[in-house]
Amino acid sequence: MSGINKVILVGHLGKDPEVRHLDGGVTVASFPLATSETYNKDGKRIEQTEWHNIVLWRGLAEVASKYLQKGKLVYIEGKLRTRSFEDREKVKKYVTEVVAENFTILGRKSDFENTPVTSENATPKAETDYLDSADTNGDLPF
Amino acid sequence: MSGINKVILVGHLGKDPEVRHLDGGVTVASFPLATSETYNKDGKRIEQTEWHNIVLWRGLAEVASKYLQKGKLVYIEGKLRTRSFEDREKVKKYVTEVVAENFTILGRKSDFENTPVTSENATPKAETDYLDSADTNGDLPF
Amino acid sequence: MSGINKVILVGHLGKDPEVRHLDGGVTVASFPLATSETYNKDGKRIEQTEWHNIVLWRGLAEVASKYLQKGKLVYIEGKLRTRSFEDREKVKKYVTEVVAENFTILGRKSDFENTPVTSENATPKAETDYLDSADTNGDLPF
Amino acid sequence: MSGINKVILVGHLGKDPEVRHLDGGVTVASFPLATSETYNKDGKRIEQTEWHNIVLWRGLAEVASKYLQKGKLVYIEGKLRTRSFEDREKVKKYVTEVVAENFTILGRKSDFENTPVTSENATPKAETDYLDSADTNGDLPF
DNA sequence: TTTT
DNA sequence: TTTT
Repeated sequence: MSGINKVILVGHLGKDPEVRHLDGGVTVASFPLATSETYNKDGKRIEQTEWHNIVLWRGLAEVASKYLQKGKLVYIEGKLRTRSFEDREKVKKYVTEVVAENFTILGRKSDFENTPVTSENATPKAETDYLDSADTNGDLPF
Repeated sequence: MSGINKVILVGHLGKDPEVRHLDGGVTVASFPLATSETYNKDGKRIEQTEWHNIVLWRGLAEVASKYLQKGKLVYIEGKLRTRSFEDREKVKKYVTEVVAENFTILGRKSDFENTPVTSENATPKAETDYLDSADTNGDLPF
Repeated sequence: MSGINKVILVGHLGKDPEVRHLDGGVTVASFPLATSETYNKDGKRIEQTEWHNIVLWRGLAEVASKYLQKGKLVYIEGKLRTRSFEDREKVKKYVTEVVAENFTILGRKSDFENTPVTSENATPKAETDYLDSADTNGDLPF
Repeated sequence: MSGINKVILVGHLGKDPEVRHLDGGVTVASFPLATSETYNKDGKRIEQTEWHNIVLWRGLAEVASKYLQKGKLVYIEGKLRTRSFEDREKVKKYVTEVVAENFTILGRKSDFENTPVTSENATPKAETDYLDSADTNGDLPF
């Protein structure tokens, strides 16, 4: 009972998010994310890249489709989920995805330039988690 | 711009949560949490304990006051916040606290026994984060 | 360049670790880990379990094979890695695994009882990370 | 027994690292790190910054003093530690610090330009954690 | 005291 | 398929 299933990634989008609208009006977005680590081996710099399938639902999917593009650097928090599906030849296959619960754009200023600050582009659902505590940090004498 | 401030703890409560109701009806709970690590030094087992000040707001505070008691093992996710206050001698002091955004009780089954499952003891706010994705894991062919 | 690929799990082992010794003397261990989350849906308690393939290398594999058994509750920290392999019919397949970098047994005291403290059962490699700072927390006046 | 005490931060250095060499030749480095979060309140963009005291020991301290400077964006992983000390008036005080166990520079290319890749500037101790698994990802048929 |  |  009661476990923890948490993934934390910082990496670059390999493609623009692909958005779908399911029956019932639910929005889903997905994109590949690359996390690379670099290390020295015998004095040579070696880079190793891992690719992750990121999936976002509903409000997060919509925010992602607006603000994330191929190449951008993002912090993503989510959980692992392995699903099965049938490929075109009706063979059962498995994929493991990271279902995002939260994300934050990192990186250069230019990455934020097309992110106008109006009351319309609502705070990403992820950020609203913070609102609760953010507006309540009064100075109580614990 | 845009940073990450995340704390992940697994430890035991040092005391029962202390609950307060602020003006305006906001609930705050707090308790000390011990995380200990054990390591071998010269063949001897050494245990080192660190104490953390945990603070919870609103709905989370209420769930905590119901289900958490001294001694229980919990997973807590939150963020660091340092605040200043004046002590009795009007000296300015600082405390660093972990503002919880999420928690899960770990440990023995008996720890859950007094946690009846009715529609009344609402899902902790933290857990509702999961609901979004949990009820939408249909089998879309990405 | 420079990414983060981190997984944090708390769950129960589905089986005893399976240990292999590769050519060259490298030890690898692996086991399935279940993380379950419980939430209320329409007043009913619903439990959803996710299974993860955990892989451990070298020293960590050896410590795991000694101290971890089916049913135990563990905290695992690691990274995601997707590899391809050929199944018996020579079909290329993919699996995503969590390569553990660290683990800690959680749970009941009885779970630790068969963990004698001698200088022989070396500190898990994971725990040695902590040693560095643990033995140097003198009281320097920063 | 057996807890988890983990901090994950992404933020900018407020100052260059300050390095000290203790008696016995141990190196310690420290610097303030700012993590800011931005959220909408009544249609206005509000930024809230939290400052953290980062401390690094030994090898990590040396790598930090070489590659980190005021203003850089870093990912830091570590643990919380609260210590007491006496201020100039002999009053006992407490500080909570993040003892880094790992860090990665994020951000612009220009941030890496003064990071020549030679066999001399050794892999940060943190990164060596990855080496173990990185050079062993052979294709075993689990 | 950082960054956008 | 990203980035440096």
